[in-house]
Amino acid sequence: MSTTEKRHSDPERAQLRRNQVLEAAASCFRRSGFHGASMAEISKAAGMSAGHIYNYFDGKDAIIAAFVEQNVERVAALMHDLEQQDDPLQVMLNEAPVHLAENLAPDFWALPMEIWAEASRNPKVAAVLQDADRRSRIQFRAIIKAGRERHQLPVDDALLDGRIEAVIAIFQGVSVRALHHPELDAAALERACILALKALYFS
Amino acid sequence: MSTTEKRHSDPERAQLRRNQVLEAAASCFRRSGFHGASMAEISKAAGMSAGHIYNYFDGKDAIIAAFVEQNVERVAALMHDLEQQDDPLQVMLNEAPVHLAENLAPDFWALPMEIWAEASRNPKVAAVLQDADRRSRIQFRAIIKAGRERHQLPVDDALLDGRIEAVIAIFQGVSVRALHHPELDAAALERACILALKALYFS
Amino acid sequence: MSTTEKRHSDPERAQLRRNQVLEAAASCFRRSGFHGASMAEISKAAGMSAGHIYNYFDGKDAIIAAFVEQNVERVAALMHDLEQQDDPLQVMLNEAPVHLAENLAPDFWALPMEIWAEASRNPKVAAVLQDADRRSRIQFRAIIKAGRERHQLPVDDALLDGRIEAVIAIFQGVSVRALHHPELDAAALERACILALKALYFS
Amino acid sequence: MSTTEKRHSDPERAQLRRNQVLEAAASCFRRSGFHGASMAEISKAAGMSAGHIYNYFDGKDAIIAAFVEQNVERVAALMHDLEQQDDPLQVMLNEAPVHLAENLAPDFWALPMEIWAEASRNPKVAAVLQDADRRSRIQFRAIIKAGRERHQLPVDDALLDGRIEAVIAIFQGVSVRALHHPELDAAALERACILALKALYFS
DNA sequence: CATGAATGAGGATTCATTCAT
DNA sequence: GATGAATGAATCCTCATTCAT
Repeated sequence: MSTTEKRHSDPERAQLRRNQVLEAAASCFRRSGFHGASMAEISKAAGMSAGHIYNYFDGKDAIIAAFVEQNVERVAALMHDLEQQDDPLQVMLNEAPVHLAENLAPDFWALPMEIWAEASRNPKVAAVLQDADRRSRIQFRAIIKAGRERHQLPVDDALLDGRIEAVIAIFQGVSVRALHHPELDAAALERACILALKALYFS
Repeated sequence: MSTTEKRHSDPERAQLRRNQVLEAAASCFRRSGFHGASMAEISKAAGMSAGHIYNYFDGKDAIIAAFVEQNVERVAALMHDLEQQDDPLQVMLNEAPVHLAENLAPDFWALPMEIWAEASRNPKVAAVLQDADRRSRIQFRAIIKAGRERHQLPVDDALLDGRIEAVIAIFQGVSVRALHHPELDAAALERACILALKALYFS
Repeated sequence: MSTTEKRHSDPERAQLRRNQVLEAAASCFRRSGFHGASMAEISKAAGMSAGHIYNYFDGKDAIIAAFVEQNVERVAALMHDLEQQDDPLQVMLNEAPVHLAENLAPDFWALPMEIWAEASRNPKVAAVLQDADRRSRIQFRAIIKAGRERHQLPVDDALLDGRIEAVIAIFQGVSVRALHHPELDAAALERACILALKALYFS
Repeated sequence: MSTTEKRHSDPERAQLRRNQVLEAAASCFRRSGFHGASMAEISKAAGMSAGHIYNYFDGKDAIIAAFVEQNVERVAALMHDLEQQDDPLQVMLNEAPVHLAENLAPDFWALPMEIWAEASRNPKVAAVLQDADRRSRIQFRAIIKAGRERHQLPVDDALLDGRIEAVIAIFQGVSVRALHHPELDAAALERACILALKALYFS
């Protein structure tokens, strides 16, 4: 599951193709799952021969790895924005509703859920996932730390680690809730989560 | 997900055999996932020929479905215990560390994760899961309500619903964390979660 | 390339099936080569589904390994006969024409040649081949030694090893000659070989 | 095995390119075999795009054929040197150790072995091989004949033919031995072979 | 001349399922 | 009831070959 990308004479076009495949694969995986979606299905959705996909990805596993990587970049961008903020904790609290809503949308979590299941039994996928998570945590940690220092709150290591894990658990857990309870009262959940987040950020 | 069972001359023995298969399937599914586990693997674990399994189940899908059904009912049963407590909120808080530790163990979440992924794409499995969740929520709701009344805290419907979802989200989210970060500081996470749970239970 | 055979409830039938596959594979390999022959081709020739072959062999490599093993057994049987002889060197010389004629027949060497080429680049096949050869050499060595002792000829280790290799080289080389020169004068070659073998056995 | 070459505006440059490909193919074939070597591998080794190779060769088979042709001609050329010697038999005996050592080296026989296997199933390759062998035999025959006349030994046709075949069989067989027994005692084998060669040359 | 993106047929292998015994 | 031999469709992946540029 190396993330080394193959050499192409026209890297721009290649990146386009890669995205074409990723987009197609995303929809196939969402619909049929990682194992249920065949390369043929994906290739048809991507408008490209099955064999050609292997010019862009080492195999099916590499596609899922690319998803994880894509996600880590999305998160990194979010984090980067937060780093610029004056009072990041407050900003995070303000933006929580948006992210909670996001995490409630099936289109948002169907793919991650598939990846989680795969990671729970495929060590390669687990490794990619864990590495990505590690990188995100590092960024998140810096933000939380800065935010808490600004509010003169304690920032010892274990405390920070615990808060980080709990905060992420809430967001990831919310997706699991959406799966189990599609009609849940999003507004009520939001209020409850903000209560919990407040406790985690500011105490 | 029809629960119509095949006719057998000795229904008792048949039920025994079915359970034998489901138990074997559990260990296989944990190890290899729903799709990674082959009928051959399951049949060997069940001490029964592959062909014979088809006398008890319509096919692999039927095994998965029956398995999920069995599993979620087990979870619902566990919840029932809490109803007996005097100050359930405090008990839940006291017992949180135990449950958190449980949710952190790979053996604990490997199967649920598999089920979640399956549910996210198999409507029948989703239905079973959601129905079981609904029943659990009802029980949980009564417990929380009683607990909060005992502490003279507000118990309006939306508030309760939000708290319930958030609490469960934390526990389920913790399992997701364990997958992403196997070496996480469990003690620190515990402290953070209890902070959040306190906020959710008692405010 | 383990030679462990899979468990079957009826080992006799299983052995029959294995031979059925080996026979079919032999003709396919001879005709199309190891890589040219597809499992589909072999399965059709064996009168058996492609998938079923995998109940008897671990894969294509295992089939070739089985050939080598088969050959080693054939050779072992020959050796065993020789061991019973009073003057094995003379018997070997007397029987040389028969074996030379054998080694000249395309049907005899087409498969070995295929195996040699495969071994020259596939370490697993090479290992099987070398192991089989080692076992045959051990038997052959004992025979030559006994034979030479009977004629009061020296039997130091290096000498024996050299003679053994040279003798086998002649027989295997004869097959290579048949490939390069199908119309060669077999009788003349026979006389020349016997001259050489005499020198190797009796001096 | 048509030797019709494609029309090129600059035939000289074209021939250069063809050789470039053949040279690259040599190393690939040695490493991976005729069928194991992919056009991609060859094209990379040749420093030329895969597609471009098709401007010089009709396909992979044509490369194999051209390669074999080139190779056997090289062998025939080597033989030419011997014709110049005064007492060729003695020279051959003196030089035998060198040639035996050569024939023992994997790098030496890997390609011939590949060619042999290909010839054993590809009639076109067999034809090239046999034709080259015929030419070599004619040269070799003249050498042996002259040598034997010099030593006043009989030179009747069948005798010569038999000796020639047996001698070559030994050398080619030695390569086969190296494949089967990589750790063989080369010195011991050498002594034995010389014994046999002596018998074949001088009696 | 030269490229390499793109194809698509064909490869080995796996596995849910059936059925004769 | 119970077996496991047998099937064959489906899967992922490779690779010779073509062709637009």
